[in-house]
Amino acid sequence: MTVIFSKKCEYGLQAVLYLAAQISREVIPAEVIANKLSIPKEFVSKILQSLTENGIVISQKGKSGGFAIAKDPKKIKLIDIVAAIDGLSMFNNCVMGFPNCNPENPCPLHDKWGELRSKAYSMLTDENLDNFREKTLRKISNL
Amino acid sequence: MTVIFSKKCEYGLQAVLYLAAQISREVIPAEVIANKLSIPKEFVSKILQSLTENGIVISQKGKSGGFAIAKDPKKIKLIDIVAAIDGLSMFNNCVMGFPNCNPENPCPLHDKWGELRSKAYSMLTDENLDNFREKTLRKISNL
DNA sequence: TATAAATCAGACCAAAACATCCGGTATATG
DNA sequence: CATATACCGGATGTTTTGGTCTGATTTATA
Repeated sequence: MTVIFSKKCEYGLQAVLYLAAQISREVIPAEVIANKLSIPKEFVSKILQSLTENGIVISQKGKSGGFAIAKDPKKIKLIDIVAAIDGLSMFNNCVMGFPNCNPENPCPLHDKWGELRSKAYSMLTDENLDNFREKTLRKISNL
Repeated sequence: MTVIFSKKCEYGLQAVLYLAAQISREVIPAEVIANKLSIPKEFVSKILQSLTENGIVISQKGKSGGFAIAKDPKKIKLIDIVAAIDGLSMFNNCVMGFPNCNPENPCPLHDKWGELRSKAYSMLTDENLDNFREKTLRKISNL
């Protein structure tokens, strides 16, 4: 079972965080990213490819090509990556899978989960990728 | 993507909540439960079968057989069902999938997620199934 | 005691998630 | 301009999850 994000999304978050933490904006090949994060190269490559369509990363083809963050990390939030990969349905669906879970027709956990869910949302929206730079570098250097 | 629980677990939670909310302790056939909750009969049947092994529900075979809650709903918590079906790994794993995510080597979301996760845990442990009776009945009557 | 209605075990099937492979194309660099 | 190296698109393979089916067994009850 996944915690809350799919593996694809987890890898996407890791990879984008990694790219956003770089000092230089030079592209990095998928293979280097994959090795650094110990995740399958082909897979992370596909994920980053799809993120180019969302304007989160850019890619450069050909020799010494690779991926880089597309814009100022101050302007990207974790929720952007989650939205691009897993979508935002987890912020709308009932935690127990009941249909039509809403304030008029709540499941037994509706209120408590609603509160946690909105805090989870804040966790992904309150800070931008630049705010995570230090922590990302520290984590990555210990992988 | 799942919210946090697998479909199996979601259905298990719904079914057990339903059984625990009954006034009588008489067994209810899987088909009735499935119809009431609009979930596949064969599937919920399998899930309840597996929960008999954990002592959460009991089953009666043969004509007019079915499933019922195994013990006093005051003595069962939602976490028991989650633990029996999905396990508790989501309470130990990194939300972004980083390896060795711990206070010495935290991911960028470690602290925030840790807090949310422990609140999610409380949500599943603070109350027993009897506490959810009213809410369950109200929800189920509107399905 | 025959029958109908249920669980149970295990095989089976389908779909989604996870992951790899290949052939094409772009491009930096020698 | 040749070559090596990278992304890209699409097909393919694998594993896990979600769901169904069948046949055996159990058991209440007519």
